[in-house]
Amino acid sequence: MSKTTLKQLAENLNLSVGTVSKALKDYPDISDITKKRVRTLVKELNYKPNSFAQNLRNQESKIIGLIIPQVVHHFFANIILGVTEAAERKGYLVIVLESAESYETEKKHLDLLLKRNVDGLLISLADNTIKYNHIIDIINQDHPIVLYDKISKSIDCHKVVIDDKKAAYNATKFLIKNVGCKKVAHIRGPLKPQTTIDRFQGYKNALKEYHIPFDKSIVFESKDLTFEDGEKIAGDIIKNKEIDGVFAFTDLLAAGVLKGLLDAEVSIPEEISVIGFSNWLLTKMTSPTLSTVDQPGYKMGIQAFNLLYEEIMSRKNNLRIRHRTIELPTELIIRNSTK
Amino acid sequence: MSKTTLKQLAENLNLSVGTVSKALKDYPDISDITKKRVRTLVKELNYKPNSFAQNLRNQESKIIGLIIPQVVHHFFANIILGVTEAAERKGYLVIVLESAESYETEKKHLDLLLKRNVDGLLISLADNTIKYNHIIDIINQDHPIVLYDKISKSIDCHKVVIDDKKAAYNATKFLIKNVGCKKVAHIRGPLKPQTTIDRFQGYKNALKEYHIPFDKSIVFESKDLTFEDGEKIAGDIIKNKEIDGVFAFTDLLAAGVLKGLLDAEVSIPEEISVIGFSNWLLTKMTSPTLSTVDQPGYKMGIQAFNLLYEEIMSRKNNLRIRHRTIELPTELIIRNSTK
DNA sequence: CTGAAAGCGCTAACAC
DNA sequence: GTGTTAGCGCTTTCAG
Repeated sequence: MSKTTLKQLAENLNLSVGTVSKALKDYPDISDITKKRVRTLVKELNYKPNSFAQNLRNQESKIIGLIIPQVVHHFFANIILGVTEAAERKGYLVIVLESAESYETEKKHLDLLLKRNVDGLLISLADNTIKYNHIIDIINQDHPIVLYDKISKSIDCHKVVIDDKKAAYNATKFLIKNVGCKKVAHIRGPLKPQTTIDRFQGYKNALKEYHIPFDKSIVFESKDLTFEDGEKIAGDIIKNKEIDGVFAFTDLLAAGVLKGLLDAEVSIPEEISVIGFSNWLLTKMTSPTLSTVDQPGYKMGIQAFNLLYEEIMSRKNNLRIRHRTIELPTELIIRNSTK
Repeated sequence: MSKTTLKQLAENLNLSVGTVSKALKDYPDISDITKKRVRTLVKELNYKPNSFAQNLRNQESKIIGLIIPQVVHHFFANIILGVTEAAERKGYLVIVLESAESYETEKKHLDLLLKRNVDGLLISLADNTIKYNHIIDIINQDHPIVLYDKISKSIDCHKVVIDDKKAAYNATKFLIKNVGCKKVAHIRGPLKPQTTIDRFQGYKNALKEYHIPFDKSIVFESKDLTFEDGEKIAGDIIKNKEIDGVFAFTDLLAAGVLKGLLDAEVSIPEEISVIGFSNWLLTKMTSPTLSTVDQPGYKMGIQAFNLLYEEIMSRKNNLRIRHRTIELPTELIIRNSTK
């Protein structure tokens, strides 16, 4: 059951290796008869081109690398799906590596991927990545890169994001305008990442628009974005009796808040309305179900790959294209945690 | 910034390509001085071996394929993590592809992976895979394969599983013995997969041990294992006033049941105790929190890779080893959905 | 329309 | 100790 090679096909057909190769690639200068002979023998011997040889010859792996901050995460799992599906359509396979939100791991994994000659890289930055030289170096070495979701504005490449600012603005606005909240608290993520900054900004913008004074004391910071952190912060929220709405940076936090408030006998949404972010599966399972912002992971994955593909192709043709940033729309999903 | 090759190193040092190659591989017949010269130049020119050429020469990709039935699934996300980490330690990278529980997709994806000459395959069977020829063929073509989680007993290869029967037995036993349930219902998955069969069997075994007659009418079948399905089945459960315990095939179903029961004003765990399966993140977030069986995805991923590695190595040395099935222990996690 | 030949970059057996 | 050489299997240019 040893692998059949071009050479074997050639010998079988009394042709040269080159001719067989061209026949398979449907070159116009090969006769139809030859092409047919080749194709039937290919089926008969179940010939599969040796991808190693193709890779070496073409200097491309038809593999891309995908860096994910957290695999165990509904949103990112959907990213994986979107990317692999889009990639598959173009004949690419995907190697997924997790940075675990660590700058060091991110660097290490990018290096691993590059050593294997991936044709391009899809990266969402780790929360504690605050220098971008490692990324910029890779771009300067002429590797196609697309940033998605957690990006940095200071890196010049294609990007695909959601409009965090607007999404946060809409969520906060909903609490103020539709629910009628007078005092909306915000739970933000760690200081640095752009997403944290943008959602915080959106929150502030909504307050401003409705002439509600910004109150620093009701902006809570969660370091690790866990359910337990949410529960803990619920304790702080209760202390301020005026708070009647909470916009949390992510669903996990929001779910923790929900739990913490309920355990303290606060009724939701009657006393406090809560909105999360991401539309995880769990938002349908909390009691009450959680209002949230839908973050389209699957679509983002597809877009990210398509941009990368564009970049790969343009580099192949030695074109340099202007880099775009695609913003995907989000949707406010209203469930039972908001009045 | 063009890539440095062995040849360039050789020219720079007035050595032959072969010598440089051997120096890098630390062959004993190369002098220390030469090795040092080579190594310093390697650093200076930032030489990286061309993996394409290495692959072609060694006929190995140092990549393995991982087939996952559902990426958006806490357990399987942990599998990905475990596999990639273990693989990385041995210098392997991982390509993840989802079968989406479809036999056709599973076959297609295996084919894709094989075309790319992956060095081995880690497979969890799709729910609707009921013929195994595609897998057996691959094994006969001498490709290393390890099955994990959803396996088939009729395939001869290394496997890593949990003892579903025992886990289900323990969960049911807990409901009977510790909680004191008299009438425990079971929600099973689709008919075919081994996991469904085993968990159902474990449930029955526990009943038998405690001399509780098996009652077919309180075994409900969920086709798609969704939250919504669980909610629906809750409706059926309520109709039988005697039911005081539920053992569900998976957490998502159990969470749905919880919600359905609560919506119908059944108090949990006072009137009915519920146990799920898998220990998803969401089990900590339902109200009440959900008792469940912890399924160690991360560990299973590590074990699965290690078995595959063993298989790869033994084939390299033309050894044929006896295939083992590793059973990982599960743990009953008791939270607030059980009395 | 087909064949010959070079070469992608590396490894390892063999020669000196 | 080091160099030489023969591939690994494929693609593509050039010659005929």
